[in-house]
Amino acid sequence: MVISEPGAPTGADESGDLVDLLVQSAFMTMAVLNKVGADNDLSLTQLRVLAILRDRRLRMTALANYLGLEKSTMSGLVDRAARRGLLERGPNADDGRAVDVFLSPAGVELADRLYAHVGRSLATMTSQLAPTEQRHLRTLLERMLGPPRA
Amino acid sequence: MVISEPGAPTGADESGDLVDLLVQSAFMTMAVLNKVGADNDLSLTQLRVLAILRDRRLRMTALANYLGLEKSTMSGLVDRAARRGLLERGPNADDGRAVDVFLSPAGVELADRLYAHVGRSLATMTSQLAPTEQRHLRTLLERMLGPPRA
DNA sequence: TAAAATTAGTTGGTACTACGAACCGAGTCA
DNA sequence: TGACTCGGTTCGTAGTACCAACTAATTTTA
Repeated sequence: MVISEPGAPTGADESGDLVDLLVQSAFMTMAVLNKVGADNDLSLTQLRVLAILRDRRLRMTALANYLGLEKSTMSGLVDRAARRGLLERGPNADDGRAVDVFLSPAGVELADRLYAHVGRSLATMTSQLAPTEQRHLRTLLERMLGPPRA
Repeated sequence: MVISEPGAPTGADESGDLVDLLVQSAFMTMAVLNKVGADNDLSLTQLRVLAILRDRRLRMTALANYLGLEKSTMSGLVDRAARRGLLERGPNADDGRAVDVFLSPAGVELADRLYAHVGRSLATMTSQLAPTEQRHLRTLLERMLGPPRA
């Protein structure tokens, strides 16, 4: 079920239940991110671009890989963001073909604001849990997401 | 940080950390759903439509509300899915203006297949955890997502 | 080292997502 | 009945994302 969020008596599955909850929390999280983006006239993807470049300078292809998108898609994405003065293109020191992308001062400022905004918005979800539970959840998510570590 | 997934030394935040993990798991989950959709020539939204209609017959507006989209967006979405024979429009018994949407047999068949597919794909994430931990995570997510319940 | 192959990005074309505004037809209410 | 509201569709626009074709720079290789 799910992928649908509300209603629908979620029965008492066994293993499928966790998957459902995962999907549900993903949609809820994405809805929040989407909202934050929309409030600032940014698509989810553009939000991600800003987040990724917050502490990095990357070439187009690297950025596309992070996002799992085609380079041609990146061109347009970067075009539009650059037109808005959020980021800039620059030459890459090592490779004459490559194009580096990095945030403009305005972009940095916005990215910081967004980051805080997202934190506050998602806190309404996490604050449903007691501090102990939060720590617990963190541990479990860490384990689930980061097996390559070690 | 995050919204960026890999790399980036995730420091040792306190409260922000959980938010980051939540976002990270959301992106990972969405990537899986996206992939499943793409494998079947469906956008994420279309996937959701199928999932929602799996056990329901809804009018356009209700469907739009579930998805958080405009009615005009729904029209196009339903058009395309109907053109592919996945769902059908029908009259609503109670209101002559309303249009009901429901899955065609082919749609039901596909939806079932997708559901199983999603389950299998996401199991690679959840299986990182021991059964006890999975149960634990389920409990925590339930609490985080469903406070309105009682 | 010159030609061939590869790689980085851009451009152009297409399909889809999503929105808002304008628009009909079916209900409601006065 | 006439005014109003509600449910959907249509239209126009902007953005996302893909693939294929293309240019320029780099690397291979012969």
